[in-house]
Formats: sequence, structure tokens, C-alpha cells
Amino acid sequence: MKALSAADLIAVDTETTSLSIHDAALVGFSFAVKEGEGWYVPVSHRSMDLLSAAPKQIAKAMIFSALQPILEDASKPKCLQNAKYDLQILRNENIHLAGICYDTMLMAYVLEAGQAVSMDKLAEKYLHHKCIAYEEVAGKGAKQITFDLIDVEQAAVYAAEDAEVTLRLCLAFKHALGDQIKRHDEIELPLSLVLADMEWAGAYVDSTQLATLSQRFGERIEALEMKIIEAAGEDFNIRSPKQLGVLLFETLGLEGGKKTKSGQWATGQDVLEKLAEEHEIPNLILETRGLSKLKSTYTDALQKLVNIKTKRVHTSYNQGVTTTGRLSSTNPNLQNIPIRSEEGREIRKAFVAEDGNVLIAADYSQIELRLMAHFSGDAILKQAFADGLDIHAATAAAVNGIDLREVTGEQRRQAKAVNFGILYGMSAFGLAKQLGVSRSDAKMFIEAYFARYPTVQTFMDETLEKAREQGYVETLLGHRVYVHDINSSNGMMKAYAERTAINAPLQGSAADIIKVAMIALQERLKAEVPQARLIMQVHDELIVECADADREHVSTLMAETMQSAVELDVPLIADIAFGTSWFEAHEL
DNA sequence: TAAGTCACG
DNA sequence: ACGTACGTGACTTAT
Repeated sequence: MKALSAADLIAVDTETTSLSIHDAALVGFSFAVKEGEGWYVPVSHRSMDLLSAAPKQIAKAMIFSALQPILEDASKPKCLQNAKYDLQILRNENIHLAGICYDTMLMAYVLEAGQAVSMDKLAEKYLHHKCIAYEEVAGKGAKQITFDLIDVEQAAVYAAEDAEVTLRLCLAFKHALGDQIKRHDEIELPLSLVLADMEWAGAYVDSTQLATLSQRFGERIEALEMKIIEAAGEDFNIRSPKQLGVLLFETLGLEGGKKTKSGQWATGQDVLEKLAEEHEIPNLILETRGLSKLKSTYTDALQKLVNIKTKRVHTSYNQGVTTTGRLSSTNPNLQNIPIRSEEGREIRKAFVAEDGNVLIAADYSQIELRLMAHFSGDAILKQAFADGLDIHAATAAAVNGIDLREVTGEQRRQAKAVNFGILYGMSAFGLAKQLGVSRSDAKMFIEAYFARYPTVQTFMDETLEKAREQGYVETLLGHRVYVHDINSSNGMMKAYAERTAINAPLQGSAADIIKVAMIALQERLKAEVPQARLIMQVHDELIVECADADREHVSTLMAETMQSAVELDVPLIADIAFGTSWFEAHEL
């Protein structure tokens, strides 16, 4: 206690029984305040042998009364690896961790997005230190034991090392980051606290609805499978791409087969769609695959992830994996819940607000194209956004040299594909494939586009030039995306790096903007509508659950914070919708 | 654990 | 001749 009180920076780590926050029990704390030393405080270790007593530990109440004042003291600076996790573990214990100043995972991410950010990887790379592997103390696979069953002596060495390594990493990164520490301090770390609240709150899910859908999908899959086997004339595993390829291209002898890298027959969607003219099986397979996907990945899996205590699904947002600065979501992935197909969209009906509440969804309108207008400074593009035009129709009008009112549906569709292509650093090949036109036609579209938007071309050229010089490109708020292969002698790799260099500043700046908006929104919600809860983020969309009565207030708050997150040369617009379910809270 | 497939922005 | 639009995560099969 004396050492902790006197320290000017405390590395903190917790040991628990589960990675899933609401199921995890605290097992022990570890601390480090200077290099080469670490402590472990066992809290709730048990004995492997049910009959023998638990190992000797200080009473939990005594530990808490000593540690809580320090952990909750905002003036005592702390560093952690992935603070978002420990924060929630401690919240479970009614300890409200304060004074979080550094998160080594986020520091590593700011330093170089895309590098592995696990503590052991960072220790190897930056400290040349090999950490004790979790498996070494807990075992692995089916025989793995929970941390509370690990022998205290052994646990102490493992846990104390974690805190000590965190401290050393923190010092190393502080030095390495220089000015870049700002992104950690002002964006990533504050955001991680918002994400912790979102994960903690979870999304309420109607399991009954999911069960009904599962059953419905299951029946249809069974019927389809029987039909397929009958049409094939022999039994085979419909879910095996390998067996399916052999059946289609060898047994049935269908034409137009392609092989994958590994020499297996390709049976992807595009292949099967082409094959549909030749035989009835491909379409049946596509339908089965679609339904199986919905059932196994969504309706079945989501039910299993509903927490028994909270009746909600608590995703985990990963803040350290993407190169562009986006978040990702796991267990479950709430960022890829179906919407494009009608039957898939049904799944969103299971994401509901609790009684007396409503879901409000706000999504940025065309944020990446707006960023393109901003970065390129293109006058026509900027004017189109300033006038609040339908941007795809406006592009169609400009490229075809016609009036906005004369644009046909087909022209708009093509212009939309070109607009997306622009964001992805398109090639004629990619656009042709997307539009189903010849490569030369695609090339003409692209040329027509750049003839009307020469500054977009200039912006792209300058971006590539910068990438070649610095080896990285940058987003609006300074997130760096390294493009190592930009000067590669391998044409393919170089082309890929070039597309990344074009896309990353746009995708990444959009990610910057929504991060700033989330931090601002959370602050205002806390102050003005404390019961309202931000519960999901899907790259350009935020979802809040609030009381019916607060609907108007929260909607306004969301629009205001999202639209004013940064100032661009074009208006930043968020569209708002609400409903009892996520399905309803979407403008259709 | 890798490959194939497919869900999202 | 090859392989080709950016970024993710989950599930299934096969090894």
C-alpha cells in the first residue's frame, strides 16, 4: 500500500475466470510501480481438490477496503493493457476504476495500426522479453482450468509479470509515440471508456423471435436438401464445397468450372449464379447456403450468446485490429447483422428496446464520398453536397452531361457503382465485374468520371505520391496507415497497396469522425439523459436505447453531436430513425 | 489451422 | 498469363 500510494504511475492488471465480462469473477489483482518488480494479490483462489480448504488469502473485504480508494482515485495515474476489460471486471465488483491514463494496447495501435497488440507479442517486439504463456499455467484445450484454480505461487509469477511488462511497455511507447500520443489521449483512450459502457449495457434480444426464425429456416433447409440430393441422383454433403465441386463439374459434367488457388473447384456465389442456366442444382445450393448462413451465424448463434443474467448480448468491440482505424465486433459480431436480403433483415426484428424504451439509429449519410469532396476540394462535388442532392444521381448527370431530371435508373445505378469504385481505388476490371459490363465500357465510365472530376484524380495522385514518400497515408485526424508495398517490384502487391492508399484515408477518416462523435455523444447523454444508453456502433451508424419520453431529445442530441464532430468543407449529415426494433429503426 | 464461403459498412 | 475494388468476423469442412 505504501508503494502504491507513493507511485507516480501504477500498472494494474486483473486475473479472472472468464473473458466474457458478465460471467467473469475476479480472482486477483496485480500491480507494478517500477521496472523489475511486480506484486500479485490473490483474492478468490480455490483449491483443485474440493475437499481441501481454499489457499490462504487475505479477506476480500480487507483487500477491497485497502485498494478501492487507490483504484478509484483519479489523481493516481494508472496504465493497463486493454483497460476496457479490467474496467468492467472491476465494475462488476463495484469498484469504479479512475485515473486510467495509458492503455498499452491502444498506444501500440496508435503507433502502428495492424501490428499484433497482444501483450506477449508487444513484449517480444519492444522489450525482447518472452512472457509466460497463459497455457503454461492454465493448460490448454479441454484440460484448461480457470485462473482461480491455479496454484497461488504460480499465478503470482504469471500475473505479476503482466503488470510489470505493462509498465515497461507503457514507458517505451510514451517515448516512441512523441506527438502521436495525442491520438491515444484524446481519441482512443476516451473512446475505450465509451465502448466499455456500450459492452456493459449490451443489446436486448428477443430470443423467442430468434427461435421462431431458426425453426422456419431449418424446415426450409431440410426440404431444399432433399430436393438437391434427389436432383443430384446421389447422396453427398451439400455443405462441402469440395464434394459439391466434384458433383457439379465431374459427376454432372457442367461447363464453366474454375479452380481456386488450392486447385479445388470453386463453388462461390458468382460461379453458381452463372451455372444456374445449365442445371437446377446451383440455385438450390445458393438458396440453402443463404438460409444456413442465417441460421448458423445469426439465429442459432445469437440465442447462445444472450447472457442469462442480463438477457442481452454483450459484444466485444476490438479497438486494435483494423488498419484503417475502424472498430470490429466479436462474440457476437454486431456489425454484420443482415439487412440486404428481405429474409435476413427479419433478424433485426429480434433486436428490440426493453419495455417503455425505443431504439434510435443515426447513420452518417455518404460520409466517405463527402470526405472525398472535402479532401479533393472538387467544386462540383462540394456543390452537390451543399445543395443536398442525391449524390449518385448528381454524378450520373455530371458524367453523362445531362440534367439531373433526365437521369435514368440505369444511369444512377452505374454512377453509384463508379462512386463506390472511387472509394476503393477502382480498376476497370473491378468496375466491369460489379456492373456486368465489358472492361472497355468500364474504362470509358472511369475516364468520363475523371474528365468531370479532375480534382479527384489530382487528389488520388497526390495521395499516392505521399504514400510513396512517407510509406504511410494519414486520415483527417492523423491516424497513420502504413502501405509497405507501395514501392514493391511485384505489380500485384504494388497495385493492392495503391488501392489501400486511396481507400484508407477515406474509410479511416470516417472512423475518426464517428469516434469523436461517440465521445461527445456519451458525454452529453450522461449530462442530459443519463438513462439513455449508447449500445451499438456499425461503422457509420450509432444506436441508442432510451425511454420513449426521451426520444425527441436524444434524436436531437445524436444529430447534433454527429454532425458537428468535425468541420468539413461539406455538410456532415446524420439520418435519424427510431422504432421498437432495429428493423423498424431503419429508413426504408 | 487453413481454406472456402458469405454476412456487414 | 496472372489476378485484380477497400475493411472486417463467423461458420463449415477438411486436414
